[in-house]
Amino acid sequence: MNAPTVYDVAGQAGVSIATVSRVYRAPDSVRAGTREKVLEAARELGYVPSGNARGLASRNTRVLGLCFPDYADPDAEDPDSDYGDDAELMLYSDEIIRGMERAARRHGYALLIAASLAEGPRNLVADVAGRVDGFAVLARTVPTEELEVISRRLPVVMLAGPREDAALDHLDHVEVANFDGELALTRHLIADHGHTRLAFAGSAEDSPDGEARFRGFQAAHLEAGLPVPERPDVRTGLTQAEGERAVAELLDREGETPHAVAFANDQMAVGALSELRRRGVRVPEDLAVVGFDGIPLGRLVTPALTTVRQPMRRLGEEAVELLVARLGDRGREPASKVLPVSVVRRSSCGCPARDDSVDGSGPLGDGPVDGEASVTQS
Amino acid sequence: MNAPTVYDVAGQAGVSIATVSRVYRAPDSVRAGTREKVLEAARELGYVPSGNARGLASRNTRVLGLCFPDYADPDAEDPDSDYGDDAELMLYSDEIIRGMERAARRHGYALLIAASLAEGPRNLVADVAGRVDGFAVLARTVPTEELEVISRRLPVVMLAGPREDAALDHLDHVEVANFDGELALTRHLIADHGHTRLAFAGSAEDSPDGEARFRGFQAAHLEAGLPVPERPDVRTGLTQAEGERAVAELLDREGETPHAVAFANDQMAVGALSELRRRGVRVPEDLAVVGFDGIPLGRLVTPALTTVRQPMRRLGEEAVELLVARLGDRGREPASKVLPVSVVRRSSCGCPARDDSVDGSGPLGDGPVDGEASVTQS
DNA sequence: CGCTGGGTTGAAAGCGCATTCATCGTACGC
DNA sequence: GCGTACGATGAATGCGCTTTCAACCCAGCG
Repeated sequence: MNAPTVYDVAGQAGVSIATVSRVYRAPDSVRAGTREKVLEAARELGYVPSGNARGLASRNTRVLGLCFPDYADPDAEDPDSDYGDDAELMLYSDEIIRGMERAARRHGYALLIAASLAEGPRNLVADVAGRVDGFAVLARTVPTEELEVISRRLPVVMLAGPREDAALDHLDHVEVANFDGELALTRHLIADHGHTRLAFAGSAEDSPDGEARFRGFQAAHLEAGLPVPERPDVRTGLTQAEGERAVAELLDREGETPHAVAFANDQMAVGALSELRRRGVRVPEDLAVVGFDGIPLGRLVTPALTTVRQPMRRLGEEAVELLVARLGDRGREPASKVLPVSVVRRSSCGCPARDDSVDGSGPLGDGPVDGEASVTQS
Repeated sequence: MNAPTVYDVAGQAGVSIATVSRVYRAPDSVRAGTREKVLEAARELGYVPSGNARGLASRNTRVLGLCFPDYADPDAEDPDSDYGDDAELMLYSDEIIRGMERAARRHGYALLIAASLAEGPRNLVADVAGRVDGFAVLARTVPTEELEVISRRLPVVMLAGPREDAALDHLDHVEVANFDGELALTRHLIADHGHTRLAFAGSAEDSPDGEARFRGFQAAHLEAGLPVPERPDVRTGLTQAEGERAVAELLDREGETPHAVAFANDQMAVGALSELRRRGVRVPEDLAVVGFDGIPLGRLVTPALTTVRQPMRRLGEEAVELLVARLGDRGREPASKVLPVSVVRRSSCGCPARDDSVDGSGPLGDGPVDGEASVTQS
């Protein structure tokens, strides 16, 4: 009653288990007649090769992994929430998953995914690590120390995190041009809209992405001859709720209020939009708002959010390429890819609103071309 | 230079491999002092337990799988396409993946995903099947015959496909209330908007979902005392491009043109919207259009698409529950869950347009509550 | 007609871990 | 103080498959 094994098939077909194995691993090395006998027996018995056994014997799994934090906004989990529908909008990690799955499949690998809650990642990662030939990790999903140990044994590529940690600089990295993207975005705010009093709503200091974006923000000031801010004007979490909080704090603060706010990501910016609306602050007239990420939700809100679009799917694809390359040559130099981003000008920064409706060419007026400027890391 | 194994750790810690194993599988059965020694050695060596070996020895993988077709609209793959951005919108399978991942994690499983192209699914499924303890399959992703063989050896749940195939009726199923959803939707068209000349744009006959929806369409006619259509007025593929084709065929056909068209899914309906716009046909004045699925894109188009929303994430969650349940009791009766759907009234059917902009409560006016009616399979 | 070599197939040795079963102490009970 | 039972640990076996290495078969050649 147990699942049939090579032995069963071999017995049934009147051959040795080696031959059964060959039928699956190297069909051409088995005579056609024999092969048919084996295949027939396998079909009859309902034989499915054990991935575990195969993996054990051949010392590889043909599976790639992805560990990502469970980013879901808790709000979005609540079906009664106003944000209910946002959950349907594709988030960061979904895109990466898609990209990795495609690329992995192309290379003959399957994809194992595991989101990690704040709680017990220790177990999670080791678990994943033990099952795959290599895997990608979204930055800060896994404690450095643990990654260090694991990466000694199998290829790991870090996603969306700069090579900051010395202990991890032997890892391959894929990231987007955070610095240049925010630089271009801020430059747009300054040069095209004439803003001089800008604020930056950042995330925790240990968010490499956020920090890089802030540096781009600084650089734009430097470039324009404006006083360079030393640090983000406010720091909060990366959710919509936190974005509301951030903008509230900014506005309630005494002193001059800014004329434009750059948020560390789109979710925060979207949250801020709600809060601003609630307060009667007009966007972009009273305050310009920009985000970063290019989540679909950004186009649905009013005003539509100006942002920087990241090629998230490509992030996943590149991760797989790096993994495969390293699997092929363990000794190669650590690689680091920086993917180009593009500024998406919509109305929240003061750019003219564009028609988001059906037109002659497609259902969406917001084509990928106009209003964008591609930017590559220098 | 090979990855360290239990033997290495055991040697380093001065214990037997059995003890090392116990430290990981049943920590409490090892004295605290010993445990620490082992853990220390493991850390030092960079030991990561081999999932393959563990799986082989314990006869289970703690991994659940998901096989789905690669639904992506080929158009969406073309970065120059007008649909470029649609790719960012969450598609059917992404939601299922999310749902399954969550539920699987809750039960201590990882998730292995594999999309299958039209080409070599044979290999794919066997590959997945050999690596997991059980898996879910989107209907029609895998040939019946193959599924039949595999499902004899491990739990398989069929997603979004009715239990039509006798060879597969021992499988657990999860589906949505296609019939009742389309019934409610069509009823809305007839009763609330007074339509009497409706058309149905269906998909291939072997699409169980599409057929069930059509039967709901028929039922609404029957209920209203209208002549019951024998078959869909047109059948095409499920993509946007095919939707354009379908509506074109419908309009070019001689005889009376319908006043409302129900499409088998949202993607087709969205495509139709483009074609109608191109032809100068006003929606909903000249022709009402409704879809099915509730994809986010449906809300972005103009006019916003009236549709039936499926709880796709729950589909994934329920699949895992069923899998886990069967893993716990192989002998249980085949279960079949039907998830409720809800009609989402937007403007493409003639319902008043609703404000999709920021309001006091959230960035989206299209809350999950108003304009919907929940429907459960009878 | 014996020999050689290529093409097939079989025997056997692991792969790294879980899991009995046996062993060894040792705390306890009488 | 001795037997007992229980807790902790080790030895050994096997999970199902891949992979040499060797054996074998037969065609072709000298």
